[in-house]
Amino acid sequence: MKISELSERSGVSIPSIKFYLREGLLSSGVVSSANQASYDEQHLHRLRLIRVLIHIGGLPIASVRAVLGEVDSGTASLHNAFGAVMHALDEPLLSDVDPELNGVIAEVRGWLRARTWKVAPHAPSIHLLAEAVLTLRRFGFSIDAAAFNSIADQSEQIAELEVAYARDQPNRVAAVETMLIGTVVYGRAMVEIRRLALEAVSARLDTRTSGRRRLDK
Amino acid sequence: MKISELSERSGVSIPSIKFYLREGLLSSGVVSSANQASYDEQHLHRLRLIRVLIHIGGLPIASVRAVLGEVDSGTASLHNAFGAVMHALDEPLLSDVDPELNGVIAEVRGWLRARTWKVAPHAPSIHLLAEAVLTLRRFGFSIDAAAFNSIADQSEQIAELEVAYARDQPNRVAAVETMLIGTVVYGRAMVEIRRLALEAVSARLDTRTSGRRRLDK
DNA sequence: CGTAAATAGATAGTGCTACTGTCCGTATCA
DNA sequence: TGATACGGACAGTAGCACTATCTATTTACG
Repeated sequence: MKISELSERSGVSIPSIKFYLREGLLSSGVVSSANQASYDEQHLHRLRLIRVLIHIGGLPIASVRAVLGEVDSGTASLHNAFGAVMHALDEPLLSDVDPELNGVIAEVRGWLRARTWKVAPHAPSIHLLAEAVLTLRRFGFSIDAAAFNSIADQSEQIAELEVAYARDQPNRVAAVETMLIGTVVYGRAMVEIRRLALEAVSARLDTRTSGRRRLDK
Repeated sequence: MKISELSERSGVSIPSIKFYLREGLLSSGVVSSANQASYDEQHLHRLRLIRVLIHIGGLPIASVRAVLGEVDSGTASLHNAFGAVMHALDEPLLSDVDPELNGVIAEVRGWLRARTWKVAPHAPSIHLLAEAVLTLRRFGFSIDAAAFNSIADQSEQIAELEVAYARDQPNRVAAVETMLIGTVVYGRAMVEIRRLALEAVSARLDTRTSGRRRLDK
């Protein structure tokens, strides 16, 4: 397959493909002569994956490179690969030295310990979750272990299905890729379902209480 | 309060505050003379809100402006305001004319009808959810109504608490703001909890099966 | 065979976004 | 009274994800 066919079948423009090649996100095809290289189904698959990570996952090029590097590297344990991929997904933390944040981070670690959830001690999610909790509190929401646990229970159930599904893939690369797509795209789907739920519930409560209790201006 | 104090208390640099003033995200203070204006607690609050929307919510300036416009406008029903705010949250859809997507959109609408979830017919979330489902299917995931429903049940429970909490706020602006922060920040917290769950579950399954069944290379 | 089109590879340029820096003339405070 | 801060205008910057152009081949086709 030549680059023009790769472009057509993937829907990605040739200049963009060249860009991804240059950036090291996509490996070059088999060169047959000075200006000929042929690409195969794997390149097409990889190209689709790149697009998902960038456009649905919203990842910057550098993160995509890091994530794909982890997919391709032969990390010893599958779990380590999952962890590496998930940590590579996050934008680098800005390390604001908000003193209040450290307290919340400690609190989050405490929650994790209480649930016997083992995660890497410096997982970006710990930091990001603490930031979200701190922000919510500053806006008057009361967030405690109970609020955390109900979401965590639900997430755990879904995660179990997802991880099991990923681990059942025929090979390591497929397993890591499945986990990656699951994290990014399934996560996106959940966010949208949640929004639809908010809208639907809001509509239901609105008709149920209209004329009885009005908060409008 | 002068701009320097506003800057210190909010942690936002003076040039950035000026930028937000220019962009119409923040209303100017009460001008007392040609080069003096004073800001109050409301400005501080609004500034914090802007920062959350941009940095935690990842919204572009234009969306922040649209969302804040909805917060301030006296839309008749609280539910309509919620809906407007939630639709303003989304990035504009790129309208690729993928013919397969239309089928999935119809499918999503069918799911919503079956659940008796009433949402605006052109809610961006419908489109975005359909896109995510299509992507997942293209990568070999089988997504059906059952997968949809278990997440939807959970989301509905949380949404009910959130909407009730928002509606209990003392006034309309506070209610809409609460809904907004909840959607953005609470949503972010959920995403992070989900990631931690994936990592924890992956770790647990790894130690449980290591030496017995190995997927590594 | 000859010529138009496609290719790899290199480099430069674009458009967008969220700021950031600089300047000005004026006003406040020590 | 003089350093500092202010509001306002406007230009500049940094980062990102491409996109365009050029060159020197090489291939497909009539």
